[in-house]
This record gives sequence, structure tokens and C-alpha cells, in this order.
Amino acid sequence: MRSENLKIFAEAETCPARNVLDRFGDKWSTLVILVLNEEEKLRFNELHKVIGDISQKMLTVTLRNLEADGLASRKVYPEIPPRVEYKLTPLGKSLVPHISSLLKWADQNFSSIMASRSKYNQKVS
Amino acid sequence: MRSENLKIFAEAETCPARNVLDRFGDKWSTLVILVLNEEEKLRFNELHKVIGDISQKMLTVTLRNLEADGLASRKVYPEIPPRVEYKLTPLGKSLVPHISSLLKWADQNFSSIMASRSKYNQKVS
DNA sequence: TAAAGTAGTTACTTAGAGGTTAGTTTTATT
DNA sequence: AATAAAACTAACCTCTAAGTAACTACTTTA
Repeated sequence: MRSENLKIFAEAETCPARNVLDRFGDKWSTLVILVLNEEEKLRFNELHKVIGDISQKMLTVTLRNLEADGLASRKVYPEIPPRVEYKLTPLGKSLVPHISSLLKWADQNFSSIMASRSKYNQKVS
Repeated sequence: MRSENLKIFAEAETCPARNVLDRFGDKWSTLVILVLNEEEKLRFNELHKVIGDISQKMLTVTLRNLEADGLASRKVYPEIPPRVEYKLTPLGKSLVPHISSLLKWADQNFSSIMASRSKYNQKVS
């Protein structure tokens, strides 16, 4: 049966694909990674300004997740007012080319996809 | 100011990245794409069996989305009982290498990420 | 003494992704 | 006349990702 060599996919919790892709399949992670990649070092409010439409809460959550996974590092300077700098770790940097290649694909095929999408929606409605 | 060359990211609805990545940042799309890629042609119930823990509803929704975006095609044979075959379009196939490279990265760095994640969780709790 | 700056946290709310179960269609089979 | 088969659809429910708004701590500046 043909399903045998595909059974791998059906596993779930021990699956690297699901565990890892789920994380940066959220709304903000890839964006934050790409922004950090362009600027090397950024403070919380700098990230907040650059991204613009992210809420403080979601920026915090996203940064904590990246930190937890070892993709970004968080350096606190014990000053007043506080200063915190975020940057990508080597692991985080190693992910960037893969995201970029995906983004390049998205860019190149964007119009084709949007055309197909609106044509499909016409047929349905 | 450094935020100038990054302002691109703040746009949103016209952004290919968000529009395209949002689509297959969902729970099932990439998985369905990879399964279709391995088998060339698959019927609804074959996909259902191979993936295992997907519900009928979500398989339908996912396939409709892929079809809408022009990544997969749907061919209905007017028979009873019905037969429907799904396969990747050339556009869908062109996406596969990018997903695969991401998956390879996830696979290679899985243990490192999981280690970092549980270490982080210990510190917090 | 009030405001402003920095990096958040907390509590509350909402939209929507995803899941469950049952039903539909048409014909062949027992 | 009941059941099965394939590929769904519809109604309903649940849970969580994400958003909003207010609040915190500490110090400097107006």
C-alpha cells in the first residue's frame, strides 16, 4: 500500500516539522526574525516602532518565544530607564536564508496566487 | 533613522509575505502539500487515511484553499460512488523545495530547539 | 508635583481556527 | 428494504491566538 512510506507524517508531537513550524507559523515571529536580521541589535521600542502594527503584548510574547527556542537573545542593561537589547543568535541567523527563500517565492508568485484566488472566489459566490 | 529601510514590513494587506505565508502558516496546508508531492495523485479518502489525525472538514477546507491559490488541482470523475483526484499544480510543485529546506532545518535543529525550550521553561516556572 | 521615558505585566474581551457529529447524494449490493 | 461507499456539507461547540486598555517600577526633567 502506498500509505506506508507516508505514515511518518501522521505522528504529531514528536514531529520536528510540526513542533518547529507551528512556532513561527504564528502572526509575528517571522517578521520579528527578519527585522532583527536586518538591524543586528534592537531595543524593545525600536522593534515596536519598526513593526508598527504589533501590540506591546504580542511583541513581548513573540520575543519570549524566540528566546525560549534559542533563536533570539535578550540582554538587559541594569540602567534607569531600563535598556534591553535583542539580537538573533547564530541558530536564529541560520534560519533566515530559509525564510528568505520562501519569501522570495511568495514575492515572485504573489500576483499569480492573488489572481487565482479572486478567480476562485468569483466561481464560488 | 534606521527605521526607514525597514518600513516595508509595516504595510500589511499588500504584503506578499503576509498574504502568502498566512495561508500555509495554518495547521494543515504544508502537510497536505508534502503528501501530494510524494504521491502525485491522491483521492480524498487516501489523503484522509495518510494524514490520519485531520478531520474531514479541515481536509476539505485545506484542499479548497490550496485550490483557490492555484497550488493544487481538483479533478472530479462523474461516477457513482464519486471519485475526486487531487494533485499539485506546477506552482504548487515549485513551492515544495522551499518547504523542504525549511523542514530540513527544523529536523537538524530540532533537539537544540527543544533543549533550549525546556531549559527556558525551567527558568520561568 | 507632575509628566515623561523604558520595558514591560495584568485583566479582560473577541474573532476565528479547528474539531465533532450527523446528514446528504446516488447507485450497487445483499 | 437495508446497507455500504465516496466525498463531501451544515450546525454546533470549544479553545486559543491575538487585541485593548490600564497599570507597574524607577528615575530624571520641566
